[in-house]
Amino acid sequence: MNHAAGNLVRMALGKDYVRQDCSLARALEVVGERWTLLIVRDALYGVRRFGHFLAHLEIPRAVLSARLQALVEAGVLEKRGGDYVITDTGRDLWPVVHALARWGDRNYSDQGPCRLFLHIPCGKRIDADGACPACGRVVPLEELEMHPGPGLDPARDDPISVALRTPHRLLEPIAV
Amino acid sequence: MNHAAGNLVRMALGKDYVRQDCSLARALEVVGERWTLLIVRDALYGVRRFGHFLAHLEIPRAVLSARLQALVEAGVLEKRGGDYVITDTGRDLWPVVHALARWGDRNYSDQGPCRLFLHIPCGKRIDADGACPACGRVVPLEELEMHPGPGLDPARDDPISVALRTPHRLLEPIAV
DNA sequence: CACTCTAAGTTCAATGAACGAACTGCGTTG
DNA sequence: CAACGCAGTTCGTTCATTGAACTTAGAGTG
Repeated sequence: MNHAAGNLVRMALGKDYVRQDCSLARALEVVGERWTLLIVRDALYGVRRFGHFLAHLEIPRAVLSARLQALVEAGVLEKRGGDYVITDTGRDLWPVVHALARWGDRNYSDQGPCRLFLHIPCGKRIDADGACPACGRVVPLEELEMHPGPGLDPARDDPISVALRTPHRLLEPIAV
Repeated sequence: MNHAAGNLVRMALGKDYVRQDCSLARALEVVGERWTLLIVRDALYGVRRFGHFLAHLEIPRAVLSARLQALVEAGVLEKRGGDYVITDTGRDLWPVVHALARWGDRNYSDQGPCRLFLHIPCGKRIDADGACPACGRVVPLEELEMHPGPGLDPARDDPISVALRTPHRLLEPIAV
């Protein structure tokens, strides 16, 4: 156990979820609130600054502030100077984020996936399980490169959306 | 695309999430609200009746009613008589539920996992990726048997919690 | 048929969270 | 010092959640 979920004061869902005899409930205490998983996703994509999350997610400032604090307290993010950097615990959420996004693709997207993830050594798209079809194994986050997919909305022209459309490694801080 | 997320009227998160150029946002429109993923989890465990969800989750009736309706509209559940049965789209969420629960186990649980999932033919616990260490492949939901784990709270004695403590296959309707 | 019991679902007032706009604090730059 | 941009707080409004009470529908019984 890396971090004490019980220490999270003022967690919205805490009181009710704690009763649930399942680790899923504990996980949802941390990443189950509105906006939280989208923040984690952006952090995995390399977003690190308050203003960048703000611009890209169009989230109210107060809520973003609260969520970032909660994620730092939970050990998912770490504050380094003015940057919010994802921790190992946070990186561990990649399979969840990826699986959920692929589920969204499969079931609720006309246009196909919004983003493609390539295994850098092999150049192949990873499959729904996060495995590379060429080398057969589940690919670690660091070996993935993100490319824009057909479902991506080209109309979004804020600097962060543009930066996230240019292919780059996951976790790599985005070029402003 | 199986189901039109756009048809979901009165979805709480819809208006804001739709803008997000990511399939994750679309997925969260469906399963991102409070309680929703716990309902899906229970449905995967074999819970089917309104009153059973109610007793096991200790969720307000009004919220449960709203969530079940939304999940039916989204094609995650299907209403068969008085039962809410998980669909193929819903079963597809198993990797997400499992990955998130394992993440909760690893990072926020003292006692170890609450539930163990065994690959029935092999009898081995599946790993964090959902693969069986014996046969090496990712195990389909239907071949999994759920057993209570060390982290499970033995104090919960409502009929559903008791039924979910006796080993049984996933998706198999629980014995009341 | 009336009577009752139960499970499913709605309504409602009170509470709490999210929202967006305005404001504060602060370190830089001109 | 003034002006600026970024980070974060405050605040009134709006919206969702909550728990309790209530309604509806169906099944079983005398």
